[in-house]
Amino acid sequence: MSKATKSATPRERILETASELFYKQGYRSTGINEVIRQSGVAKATFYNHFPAKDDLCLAYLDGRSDAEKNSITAQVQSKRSPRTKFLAVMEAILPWMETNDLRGCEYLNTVAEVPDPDNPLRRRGRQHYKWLHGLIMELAENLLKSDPRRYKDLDARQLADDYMVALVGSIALSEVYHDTWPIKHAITMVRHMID
Amino acid sequence: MSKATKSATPRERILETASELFYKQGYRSTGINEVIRQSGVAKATFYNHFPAKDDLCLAYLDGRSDAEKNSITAQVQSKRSPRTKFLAVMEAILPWMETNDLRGCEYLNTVAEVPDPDNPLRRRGRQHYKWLHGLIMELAENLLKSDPRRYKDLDARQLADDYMVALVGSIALSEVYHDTWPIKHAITMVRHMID
DNA sequence: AAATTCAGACAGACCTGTCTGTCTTTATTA
DNA sequence: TAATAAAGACAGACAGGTCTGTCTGAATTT
Repeated sequence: MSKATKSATPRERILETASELFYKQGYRSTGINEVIRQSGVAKATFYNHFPAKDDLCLAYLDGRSDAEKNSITAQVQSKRSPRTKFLAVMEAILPWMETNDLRGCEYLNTVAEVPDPDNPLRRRGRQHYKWLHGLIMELAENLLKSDPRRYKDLDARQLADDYMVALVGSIALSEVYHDTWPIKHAITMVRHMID
Repeated sequence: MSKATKSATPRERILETASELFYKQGYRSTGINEVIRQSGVAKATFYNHFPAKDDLCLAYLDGRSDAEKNSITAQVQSKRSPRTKFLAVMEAILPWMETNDLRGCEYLNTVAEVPDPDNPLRRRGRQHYKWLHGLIMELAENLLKSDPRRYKDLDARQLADDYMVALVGSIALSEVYHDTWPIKHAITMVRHMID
């Protein structure tokens, strides 16, 4: 038992430990025994809460998805104008990536480890990205509506797609280079799209 | 033994089989025994050529890197104008991705399976991307030089960085969505950057 | 004759998941 | 409040399989 506090319920301790290990080391590289040892839980207890390792991974992905949704929506809501709201998503990536040791996106990483596109683990990734895409689309529409004359040459859907590509590209590249320049670059890219 | 022809040398058969399996299934998901069985080679022979599994993976990455470099440079050279040369790289991604069953980039996938950024396997990814970045930079410079007046507002470095982010983003997103729209979109994006 | 390849047994570690039996906590009832 | 019942958590052995890598000795190629 290392980090997960004794006070939390066993399930919480398992999930917290696994989330950290899966994210840092990868899913397949992390064994159940390691999760059990570090979370200070009995094996039977573990299998009582998670029938199989994949279920734990699903819970991990869902947990991170929820956390990120909350974090991003909070970031967006904290801004006033449609323009700053629009930029907020991309800007939130930089500190997020830095606190995550440039380990990239958990969904992109999981996709690489799970070849079958129909695997539930991969479906979660698609779901999450579709949510994000939807949010950006919404923010783009609001932005264009806020000043139709100025943005008359822009298309919300096009803009949102550009945004997504830049966002994901910068995350993946930052992981490859192990450097934040792609994200910083993508921020100016997105700003450039609308200015 | 399935695909790799009997005529090729054992080393070639091993490498060919492994390249396919590593790419399709992932590195960690593919066992040495599977490679040996499918390439029709004795275990001792395998370890005679590759002292460890990681060495095989390095050879796999190097092989694919060389093949891609050749393919991309050929694509670029087949074009006439600086503009079409510049666009050629991005355009080459679409058929490449389609023939690869939308399994994405081998380097991005390997990065996800290898947490340590200093691992040689990850260094290869950086190397390959740096080469690609350099090529695009060169093509961008040639493009800008070809018509300085028209492109006076563009910066080659900025352009190349944009290009890279769009390229990698579209590859990663295509794998996630298991759909080619992000690549098609990125092609128009890149075209938009210079038109 | 020398080098390579063959087939496959083997070692030792690690993997997921099951099972047993004890202990602790919580809920229910007298 | 006190006794009891039920549920969950505990430690860890164990099964059955897979993993990488080593080794032997015979067959084949050069």
